[in-house]
Amino acid sequence: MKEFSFEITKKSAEAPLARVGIIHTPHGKIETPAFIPVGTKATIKSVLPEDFQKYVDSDAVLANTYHLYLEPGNKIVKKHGGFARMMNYNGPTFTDSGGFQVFSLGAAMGVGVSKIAKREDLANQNLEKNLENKNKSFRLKKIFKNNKFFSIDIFFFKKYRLKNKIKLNKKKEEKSLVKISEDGVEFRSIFDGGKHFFTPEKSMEIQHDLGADIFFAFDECTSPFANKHYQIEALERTHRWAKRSLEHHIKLGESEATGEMQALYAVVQGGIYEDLRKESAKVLGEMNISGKSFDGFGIGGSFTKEDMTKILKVTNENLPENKPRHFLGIGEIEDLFYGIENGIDTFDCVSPTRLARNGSLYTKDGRINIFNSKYKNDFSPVCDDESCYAHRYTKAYLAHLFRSKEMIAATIASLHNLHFIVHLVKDIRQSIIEDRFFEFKKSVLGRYKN
RNA sequence: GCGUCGAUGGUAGAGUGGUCAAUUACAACAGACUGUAAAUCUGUCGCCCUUCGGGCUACGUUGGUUCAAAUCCAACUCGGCGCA
Repeated sequence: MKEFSFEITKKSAEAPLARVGIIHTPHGKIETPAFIPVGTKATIKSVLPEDFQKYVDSDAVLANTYHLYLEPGNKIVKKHGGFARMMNYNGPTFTDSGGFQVFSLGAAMGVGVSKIAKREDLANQNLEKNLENKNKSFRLKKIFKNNKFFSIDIFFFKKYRLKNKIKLNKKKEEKSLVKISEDGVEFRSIFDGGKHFFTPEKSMEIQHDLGADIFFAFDECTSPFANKHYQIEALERTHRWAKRSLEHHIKLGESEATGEMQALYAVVQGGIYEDLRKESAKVLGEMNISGKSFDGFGIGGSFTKEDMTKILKVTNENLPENKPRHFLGIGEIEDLFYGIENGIDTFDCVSPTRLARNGSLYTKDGRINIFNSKYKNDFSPVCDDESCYAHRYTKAYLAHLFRSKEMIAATIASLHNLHFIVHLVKDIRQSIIEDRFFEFKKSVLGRYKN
């Protein structure tokens, strides 16, 4: 039985941090850099595992701890022999720690901030939403209906309404579903509102039950708009949680679900602050409990596009070179280039599959929205690449499937987007091997608009 | 032929004197989506002017009542149903 290991087979002659390697796991190897598709609830949405293996040619899958814990429950997954077995997937697997949900169900709740934030949006967006809602509910209330003497002057009424709409009907703020404490995080279930408490130890136990080859220490993903004081506080907590995660992982030993030893990655945080990222990389890189250290590192957090590259650089310069680095939740075209250039080995991202389900498709010239009316009469193939499953269908057909809400629309689109991204990363890998990374980057990004 | 009910924006279908250019849903047209609360969400959706705002034309047709009509009245046209 093969154990986890990582070997670097080539260092880029062009970009100092970029490298090519192989991650060995009990369930096969991952040739890096690699894009890891996300199957949150032990399914890549809309895609059969067999089709995924046949048409996407991906080396691994990542599932989510929080979601599988709630549904169907980690014990059920464990009885299947781990989530990979359960979903009939026989390649290498990852599970996320649940740390991202601390952010997405907490600070990010109802604010419109995601992994990649836009500074200017935060302020404006809420105001606009508020105004709309207030206006709407005013109309619904019909508060002048019973006033007989009102009937005097519509013009006046309109003026009145416009003038006052801001003060009417306070928008209900969406409440955070999480509470963070030193010991862990209290989550309210997204399904039934029930309370659940996650600690680093609990996360380790759940992930041992889920049985992925690679899993992550429990962390706190912070909002990019949190101030530095909070970022420091959260970072130190994440470090303490990482230590507890490692300790508990050692104590638990091999996964009872699979009978195999899993690889634990720590998650580097620190927001947009280079000094914090550097510190985090060093602390976690050196963390050691009776001779055992982390097998690799995830880089987490939510940040603006501008901050991403510098964060990656400083982080990867300070992490142990001989261990794999995973960029959590990132995966747009240009981000993949920046990530790999700055030392990332693996990525996971929901973007290809979510975009696909919403009718957005990757092409070499940028994303297209298959719902646009021009595609009703476009008889060119969905994908030019003959190795892509979508090659055999016309855009007009796919447009029809989406418009008529046929389920297979999502399937074809997902297979296409996954194929596109997975193969792009494979091509980037090849470009490093052949020492033409920058040339390749320029040719792809020069053409790709978005 | 008589009686009766009905005719509303691309469709379905609210509204039955003044918050009506007209609720809502669907369709249409755009946009968003980065460790998945996402097969989701947002915007536009009569015409014209540069947004706020303003102007014009509109609820089968024509005429009327009224300060005010999709809404009340009359006739007509078309349609459903019932009776001959």
